[in-house]
Amino acid sequence: MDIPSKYEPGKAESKWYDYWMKHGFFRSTPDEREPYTIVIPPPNVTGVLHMGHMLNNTIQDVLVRRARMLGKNACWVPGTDHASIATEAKVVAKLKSEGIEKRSISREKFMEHAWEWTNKHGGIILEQLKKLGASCDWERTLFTMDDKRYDSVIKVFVDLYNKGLIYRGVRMVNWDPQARTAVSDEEVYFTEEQSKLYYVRYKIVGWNDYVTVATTRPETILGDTAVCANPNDERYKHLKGKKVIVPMANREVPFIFDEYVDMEFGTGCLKITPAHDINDYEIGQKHNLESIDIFNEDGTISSNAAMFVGIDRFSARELSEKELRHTGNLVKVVPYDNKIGRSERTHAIIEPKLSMQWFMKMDGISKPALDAVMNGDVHLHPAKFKNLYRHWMENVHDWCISRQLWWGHRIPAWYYKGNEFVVAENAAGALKLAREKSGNKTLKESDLRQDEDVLDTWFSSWLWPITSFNGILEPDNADIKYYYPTNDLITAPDILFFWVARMIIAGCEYRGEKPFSNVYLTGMVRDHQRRKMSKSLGNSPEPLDLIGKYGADGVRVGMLLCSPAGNDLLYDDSLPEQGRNFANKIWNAFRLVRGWKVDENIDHPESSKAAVKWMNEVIKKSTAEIDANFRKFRISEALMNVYKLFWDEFSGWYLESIKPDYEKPVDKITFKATSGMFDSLLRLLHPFMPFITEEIWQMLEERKDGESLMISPMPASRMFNKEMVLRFDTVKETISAVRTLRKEKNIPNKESLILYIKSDEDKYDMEFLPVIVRLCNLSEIRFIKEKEKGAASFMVNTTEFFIPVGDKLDVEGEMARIHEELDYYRGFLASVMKKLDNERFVKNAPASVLDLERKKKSDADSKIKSLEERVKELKKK
RNA sequence: GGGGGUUUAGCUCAGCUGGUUCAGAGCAUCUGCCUUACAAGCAGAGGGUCGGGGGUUCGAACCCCUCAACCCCCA
Repeated sequence: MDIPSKYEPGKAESKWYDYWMKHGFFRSTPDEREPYTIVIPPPNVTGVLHMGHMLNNTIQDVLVRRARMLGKNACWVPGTDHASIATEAKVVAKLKSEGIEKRSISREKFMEHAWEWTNKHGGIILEQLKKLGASCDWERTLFTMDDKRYDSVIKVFVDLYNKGLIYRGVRMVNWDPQARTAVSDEEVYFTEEQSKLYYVRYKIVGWNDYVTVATTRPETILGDTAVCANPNDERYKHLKGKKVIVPMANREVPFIFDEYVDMEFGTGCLKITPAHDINDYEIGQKHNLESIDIFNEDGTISSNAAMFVGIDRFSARELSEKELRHTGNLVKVVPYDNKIGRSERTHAIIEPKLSMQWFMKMDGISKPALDAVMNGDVHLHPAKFKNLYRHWMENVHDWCISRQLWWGHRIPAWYYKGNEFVVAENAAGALKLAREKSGNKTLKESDLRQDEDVLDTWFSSWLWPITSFNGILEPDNADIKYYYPTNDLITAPDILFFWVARMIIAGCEYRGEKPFSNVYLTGMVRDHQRRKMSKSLGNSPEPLDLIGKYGADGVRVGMLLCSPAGNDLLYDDSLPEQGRNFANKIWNAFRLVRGWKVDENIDHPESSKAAVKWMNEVIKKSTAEIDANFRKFRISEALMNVYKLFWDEFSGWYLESIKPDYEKPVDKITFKATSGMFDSLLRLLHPFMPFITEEIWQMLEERKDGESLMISPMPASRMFNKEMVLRFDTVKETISAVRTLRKEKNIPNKESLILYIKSDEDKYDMEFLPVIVRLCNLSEIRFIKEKEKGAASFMVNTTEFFIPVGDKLDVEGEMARIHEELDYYRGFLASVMKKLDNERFVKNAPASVLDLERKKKSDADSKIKSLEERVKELKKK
């Protein structure tokens, strides 16, 4: 058979993915096996696959495939998130491009458009995941707004309301005037921007004098209800009890004192606008000040203001400047850099705004979730995030759960008279409650008005591990009982707080149990300059192009090799390249083995026999290391284990030891052993590189339809012969030394050599000697008692070796090398002796350490002795 | 301003309870090789004051103090 020397991933990938799907290998239903469950962090319906998803989902697939091969009933639940604000923004933009304003159409009509958008785009990202090899149970695909998930969210809201954990309240929120919604603190980003600091004078009532106030927002003067100074500020003490007149508004307001004011900043005098600044709001609360909200929802000036009504906030600022200058109240304007909050979604400048919102009380309900992480019931990987988690959970704020949007789970509150409302799962239930509460039996459904707002997106995703198995609506169904709690959650640390923590809270509240045992926090994918990958920077490669170029396996390996938990991954094309090269290495090893002819009649060579014995131990050793690394979620290290196992040990040492001469057949025992090893290696590799391993596994032997590597058992971790592995390390060193010597002396590989070993034959490791003979191309081996004169020499451990090289012996070079070694060992010996001569060391160090030092001393002594003798020998020449 | 984290080779990172010849790995670099599975490869080599300073200890990359730089979160 003619196999190309380069692996071509494209065809194999679609072929095997289809095969796996056809045979339902991804499907999971409850049975008697131990479950292994992961719920996907649902990507936004509007999103397309980006590098972060690639990393995150590769890790999930590795874990799921491995669990499956370890005999567990592995279930990876896929799904998407409705992402209310992001999706609504896209739908609004799309409508706008068609000349339709959101406000001009009904809620129902808008929802139709939004569903249309969702149905069109929602599946894209999941289809892309298939290209990566994701082994999700696609029959379980969910959406945070499908019927069951929607009803679950509503049910939970009602439940929490009835428990008294949800309330309405006026709060200062981050208002996005463009999206006309409140956004959470987490959705606001700050940028350093150039602005101006305006110094404005306020007349003091009854005196012919002024105080000067510095502000960056002169338009908010219209909402001022006090002016404030620090009580310790001597400059303003005389103003105690006085009133000042707010310019433009011509309103008399009190002059008050509060420690909050920074005496160093501006004039040390602060204007207070409780409706439009969070700090002012707090001062306002403290001093019982009036709040005057001067903005409309869209950021224009409201009728509460004395002027500029209907004008946009930024135009109003310019007009204010003019007006203040005109009336002589503007003292000066200086340039000023400050941090401006912007909406993550629309990038509009955030307006702090007093607003009626729905809140959830967090302090009591979050306690079990804090404990779950602190007592190790839920493990964070890496553990360093524990501190961060604790800090957040101990200082948790109430959660603002309402959003002024249409796309999402509509708040199930119905108003029947003014602000009088009831909370129920549906209108009929609400009507019943409203009649009871109002005492008005004649109320009709049409008298009820449902709250216009929807819930924060996280208010649905915090239930995800439960709702994935319908555990809210049917708390005792077979799926939830079997799959919950899930095992591992793979996500990014930036949503540790608003997603992971809340899921733990929900899990404790609604299942009485954590939602998962392990949280693996991946890093961010950045470019090699550490910049976040983003569309706007144009520094992110297109994931599907990468898969096309390097193969899905290559990309998976590339992503994983460089990303220990919690550390950012600095993407570079060299990563998938390394993965692709590895795939090619595997491919070529397969080509070699596949190309052999087996001859039943030839003997099993001693060298192969020894190599097989050794390689089997190495596989066991690596398997144990891989297991240990997976247990600790050191996935990149586990991959490195298998990478080196295949490349260095199997390809570099084992295959080289056993491969027959060109066009010669291989013996049956060696062939069988090698095929068996190849099979084991493919199993170990499969979770990382599902496609190429399946492709090769299917060709390694005759397979029946329905057989697959992905459902074959993983090699079990067993005891391995450590001593044999160490002995072979010595063999490797010996071979390397001969290779180095050949190189130094320019002796080609084809030319065979004679090797003298200064050792008793019965003390030397004879088992692996045939491997040395083979890999070094030796024609003869002799055990000698004395040093061989006139030959090149080297030392491995404490054994000396000699190779006659005729006139190629370079006495000076040899001498220099030996002296270098002597220097090293003498220095080493000195450092050992320093310890051994130290009485306190001998007295205090444990016996094992002491023995070790003594061993070091005797080894160094004998090495030095040999080297010194060798020097003498060479001098004689 | 408060909290958390990081600092080890050119880059990205390991380094467990302080003790093996402990200063490591991968990549990159350099030097040989188109050797018959693989040049997407093979055989070798170089490269670090473990951020600085101080301390504890027989012994410190690891523990303590201090200084510095960088990153993240919250306000």
